[in-house]
Amino acid sequence: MKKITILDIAKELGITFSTVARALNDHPAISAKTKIAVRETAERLNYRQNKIASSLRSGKSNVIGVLVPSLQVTFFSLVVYGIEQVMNANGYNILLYQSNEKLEQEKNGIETFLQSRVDGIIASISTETTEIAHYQEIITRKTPLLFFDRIPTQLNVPSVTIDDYKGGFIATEHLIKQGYKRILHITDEQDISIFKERLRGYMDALLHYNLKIDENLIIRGNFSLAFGKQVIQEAKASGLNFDAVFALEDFTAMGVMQQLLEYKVNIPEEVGVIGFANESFGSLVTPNLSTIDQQALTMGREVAKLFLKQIKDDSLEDHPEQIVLDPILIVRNSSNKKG
Amino acid sequence: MKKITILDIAKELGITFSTVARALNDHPAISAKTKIAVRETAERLNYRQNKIASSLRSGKSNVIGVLVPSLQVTFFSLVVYGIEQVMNANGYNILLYQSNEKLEQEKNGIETFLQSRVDGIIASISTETTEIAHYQEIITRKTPLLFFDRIPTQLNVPSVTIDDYKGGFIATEHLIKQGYKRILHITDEQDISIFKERLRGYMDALLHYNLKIDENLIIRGNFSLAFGKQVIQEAKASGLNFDAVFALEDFTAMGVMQQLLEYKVNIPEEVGVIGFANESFGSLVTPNLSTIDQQALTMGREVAKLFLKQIKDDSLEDHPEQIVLDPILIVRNSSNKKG
DNA sequence: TTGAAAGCGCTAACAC
DNA sequence: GTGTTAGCGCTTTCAA
Repeated sequence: MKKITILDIAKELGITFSTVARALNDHPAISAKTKIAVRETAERLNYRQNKIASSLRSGKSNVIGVLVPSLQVTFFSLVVYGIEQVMNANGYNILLYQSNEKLEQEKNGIETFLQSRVDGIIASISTETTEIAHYQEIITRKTPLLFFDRIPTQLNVPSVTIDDYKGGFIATEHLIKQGYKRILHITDEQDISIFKERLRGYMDALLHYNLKIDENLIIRGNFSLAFGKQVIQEAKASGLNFDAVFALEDFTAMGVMQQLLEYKVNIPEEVGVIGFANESFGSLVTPNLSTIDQQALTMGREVAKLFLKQIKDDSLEDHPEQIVLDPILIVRNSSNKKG
Repeated sequence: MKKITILDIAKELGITFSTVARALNDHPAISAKTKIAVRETAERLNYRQNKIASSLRSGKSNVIGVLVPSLQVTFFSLVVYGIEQVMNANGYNILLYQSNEKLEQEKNGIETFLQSRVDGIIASISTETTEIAHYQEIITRKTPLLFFDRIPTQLNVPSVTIDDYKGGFIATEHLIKQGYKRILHITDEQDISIFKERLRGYMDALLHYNLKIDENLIIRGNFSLAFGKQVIQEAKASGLNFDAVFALEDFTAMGVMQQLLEYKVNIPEEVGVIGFANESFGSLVTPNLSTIDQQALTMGREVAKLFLKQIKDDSLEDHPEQIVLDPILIVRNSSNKKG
């Protein structure tokens, strides 16, 4: 089957291919009659624009690169869901790349995006990412760049995040208001800004309510379910005194709950538990897990909208807008001592 | 900043741009010395290949379109995760499109893929999709097309699915072997092939183990958690006699469990429960939910591998390979009467 | 082993 | 309102 180009349509109608091109692009200078004839012929010949040729010539691909750590994480797949919906409705397509939390793959992704001449890049960095030269490169090439959730602190670019500090604060505040006094916090041992912020919120909430910060109650590790269990086991072994746990993630909180239940500790009467992320299982487990919602879907839509705003008005580039969404406290049974 | 092309590299070195192109593509006829010089210069000038130009000329984009109903559904995001991983490792990139279960958007997605001259399309159809003209068009244009999970029955193309019939059979068989005799099955009232298959598996398992099919035990509705609850409420109201439930989805099964627990019915002693899909919450709820795993990740990887196989050997196109994955029975507490 | 030259299908400046 | 023309940056055939 021969490939149909605008030249074929032009020959059919005895006009030139540039007229055809203009007609198809709804150029104002073309007569209605010609437009109709061209469209009818295009339809009949089963013509389909070649976006590659169009992109090469015009310098616009209408594709934006979206880089995420992993679609296995519900949060990221929801953000991508939101981004794709909005961008798609605005004539953009999504080139997807996963870093799998590897710096090397993240660099490859950026490289691919650059070679593919995407019209913009929306990214959330991997946990491994410390150097940011590959992002600097994007800026140098004047390709619009936005971050969401996990952002490199050294860069002054538009972003959408949630206020992790506030999330940490309201989670801790909630526990305090429920009457808990010795609140254990599990955080990540790596220097990841979102986790550091949650920790900072935790500490400020304690101070704000005149509780003192006890370094023994700050446990550094990772956010796996297994680590949550381990923390409780070790706390028991060492005789650590605590009456609530604020875990950096729901999975960690889940491990905490499982181990507490195994030790026949009553939740929330003896120990209160709150997680972070509002994973879908939280409302289904027993007891239900209190948590902080991160507004994944909103974040996806907002970052897409911010992108569209950015390219419409690039005078904004000197003052990159940094949207910070409010985390939402979700109180369920695991921390609801007062009922 | 001026854009660097192979012409710039050529000028730097006093050779022609076609030699540069060959050097960069590791053409065998180019001397090692030239290759090294070219690469060094490319690096120094910060050259980056323009994939758009390359695609236009070569007719290959190294992009494949992936069309899914919605990334909000964990199953699909896991499949995409698997596809992206494998394709990425093989030099392909993913153009992502969501149909949101709408036929119109599905058509738009296919149209975009065709215009973008993707090297292949991997799709899972929307629940609305009945006509398939838009897929016929892909085949006509000789663009490789593969389906996974939800496939149009009228088309003879490569696909990867799981055996839903077998899933229904082994779920039911498991309940029977645990000693349950009056097994209630919740299915969808719409004619969706995967659900019909699960129902067929359920019925055949009953027959195979000499239990008779009782139409009163087959409840038609939807797979929401709320419907699961409703079924148990109505069963109680009508005095329906049953000792196990096989629900078409985990969320439905969850509703069933919640309502049973509310009625103080012991799970699994009095009533056994099994779901379908292996949602992440299944292992975290109390009691743990038995289920059928759909191998989402494997499905993604397999469909990607099948795609690669297909394009390597297009003689296969006359006998499209249709891979059917085995569902996996996951026994947890909710159905484990015998321990 | 390298160079010359054509052209992929389109957009857009300029001409009439 | 439509035609002419020149590329976008690369791959690839043919020639030397």
